Amino acid sequence: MRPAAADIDELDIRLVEILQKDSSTPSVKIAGMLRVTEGTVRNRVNKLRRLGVIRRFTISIDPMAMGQGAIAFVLLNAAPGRTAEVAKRLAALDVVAEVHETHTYGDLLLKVRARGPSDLADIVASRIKTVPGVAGTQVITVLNAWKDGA
Amino acid sequence: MRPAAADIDELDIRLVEILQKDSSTPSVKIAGMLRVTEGTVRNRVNKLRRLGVIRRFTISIDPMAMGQGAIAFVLLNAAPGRTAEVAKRLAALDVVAEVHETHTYGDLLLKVRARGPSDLADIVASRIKTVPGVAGTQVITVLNAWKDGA
DNA sequence: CCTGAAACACTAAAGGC
DNA sequence: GCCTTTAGTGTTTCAGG
Repeated sequence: MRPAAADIDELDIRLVEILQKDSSTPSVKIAGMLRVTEGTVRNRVNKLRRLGVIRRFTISIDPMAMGQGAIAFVLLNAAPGRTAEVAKRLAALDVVAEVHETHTYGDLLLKVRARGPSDLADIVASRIKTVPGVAGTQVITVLNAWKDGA
Repeated sequence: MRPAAADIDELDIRLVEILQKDSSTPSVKIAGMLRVTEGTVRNRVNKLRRLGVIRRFTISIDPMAMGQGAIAFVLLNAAPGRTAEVAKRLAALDVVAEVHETHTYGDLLLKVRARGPSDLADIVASRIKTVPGVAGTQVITVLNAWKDGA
């Protein structure tokens, strides 16, 4: 059930934008903004949830405050033919926020979150490099996050 | 008003975890899980919002379904002494999801979202390279996102 | 912490494109 | 036929005691 872009119209997009800004906005208020009734808003939200466009209602937190202040990106090489296997295992780690397959500098690009620089070094050494099929790593340490998708 | 990690206790952390999974969970239900009263839950939530630990209530969407299927990372060099200025201007662009300051490959690492590969090329050429102070760019195209913090 | 009032969410059923 | 609306019912939130 992959959601096609055709299934969502202009109203859905505006609805999603409102919910991204503040998902605690009451249905009635959203209804007023979009010039439809409250029932329509909730019907649409249910539809978007069914289609998987809206994955879940959540909160955006400050990583600093939660003791997750350090970020690093890891450029990683996998053993030939084992990229998918390695990607899946890395994705299962909670410290690994993102796993992207690429072909520019290595095979995978990871985003790693940790408490601090020393914690970060430990994670790379003992949890990432130890994954079977990992051939090599290059760490890009983040000094300052100007904009972050937390 | 930078929130110190000392201000949040075990209860806050569990509360945040519940809200990350589903922020539409009613206060009463959360109260039951945490063995506290409903008032306590809402007081805590308000406190965490005030401290900036909880930035906002939002939704997690499927980027594919919203016509944002393409991702690229851009390694960027800024003109000497202009890194902060460039970072701020890039952070203001809606297509730029993340801006990180680094010192490994260039000065900034960006995460860019777009509809497709051609759209991506256009964004880099006409919206990122044109920012004053940008000296050079290296684009890492993502072929497949195994895990993404959308 | 408890209570009551108001706002809000949800269900089912009818109407319009 | 599908989407939207409407009306009625139940739940949650929130202020004052």
